[in-house]
Amino acid sequence: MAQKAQGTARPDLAAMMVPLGRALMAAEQPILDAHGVSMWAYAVLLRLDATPLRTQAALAEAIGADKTRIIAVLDDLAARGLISREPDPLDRRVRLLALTPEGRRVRDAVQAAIQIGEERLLGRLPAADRAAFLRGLQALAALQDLSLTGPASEAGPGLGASVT
Amino acid sequence: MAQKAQGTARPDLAAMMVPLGRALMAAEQPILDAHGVSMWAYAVLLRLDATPLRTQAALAEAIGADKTRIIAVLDDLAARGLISREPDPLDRRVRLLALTPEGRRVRDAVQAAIQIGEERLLGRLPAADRAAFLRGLQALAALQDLSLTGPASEAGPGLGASVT
DNA sequence: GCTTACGATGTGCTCAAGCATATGAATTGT
DNA sequence: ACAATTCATATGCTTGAGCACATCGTAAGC
Repeated sequence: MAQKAQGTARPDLAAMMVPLGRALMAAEQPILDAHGVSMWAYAVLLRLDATPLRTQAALAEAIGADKTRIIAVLDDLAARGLISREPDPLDRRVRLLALTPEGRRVRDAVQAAIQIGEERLLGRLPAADRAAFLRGLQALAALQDLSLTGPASEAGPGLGASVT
Repeated sequence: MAQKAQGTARPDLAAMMVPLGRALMAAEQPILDAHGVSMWAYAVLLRLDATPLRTQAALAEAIGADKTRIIAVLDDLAARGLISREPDPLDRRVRLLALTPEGRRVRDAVQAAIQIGEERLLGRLPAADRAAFLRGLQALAALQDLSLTGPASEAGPGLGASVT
């Protein structure tokens, strides 16, 4: 049970994941700075790249941001032409959000720079582990319900070997 | 450099790692609450379990906490008999920090509960990927230098930021 | 037309974290 | 003995995040 004599001796996942995530984010900061985008702005660009969104509240929730604090970010991105934010003609309360070509260019540049660095980091892993590590990380990141105590969470899409 | 047009399209590591770490931490919270230890207190128990420490400042740095904010945590842990904090007879300025048997018991209980939950999470990964995922995670977490902009290339301050 | 509901936006409050400083006790070097 | 240093501790400042509420424009139902 509580004995850690067996093969289960390892740090808690969160104990490894959180500092690592923090360090990765800190490592990204210079790259983001160089392109003049904040972390939140980058999150917006990433999210809008995947699918245009119809409301800002939805965007805020999608990237885990506060809907009131995201406004300044959108103001800035729109002012710089990286995103478009036009009122929906069908419902002029909502702002249709989409990435502009310029925005996509910036997103691509930032992400390329980041991933080049990340590839170098990943290169320090054994080649055999590397792909599996990425698959595992993507699978866990895709999970919605990470409850450690409740009933076994049900499977969503993206588990198993389906991550290509 | 040309694009990696292959199947390397994946989210940034930090974009997966940070929310996942947050979710894991949130998932741990009920377990910690059930045992009456805060996240920082648990971090202290984990750290002291590995090696007793001679100064509180060293402990704070080891777990990435503020040395001034850790004091209340230590006060509480000591008051509950989970750690010992006696003045060093050789240098009465420093407090020798160590886990008590009781503290180890709590640590074991908490960690066991957490890891049982984590095992269930990890069980959702393909068995083949699982061990590799853990190896990779541990390897990356052990890295000191996660600079994305220029670790291999010597010198050149450039964008390299020191992460404390 | 009027009332109610909803989205975007602004504002203020609270909390936790990070940082700097000040103080007291104790050690070390001179 | 005295000065400088070190550790633990307390306190205050600042920032960013999260949250609640108020306002305004717009839409929909009555």
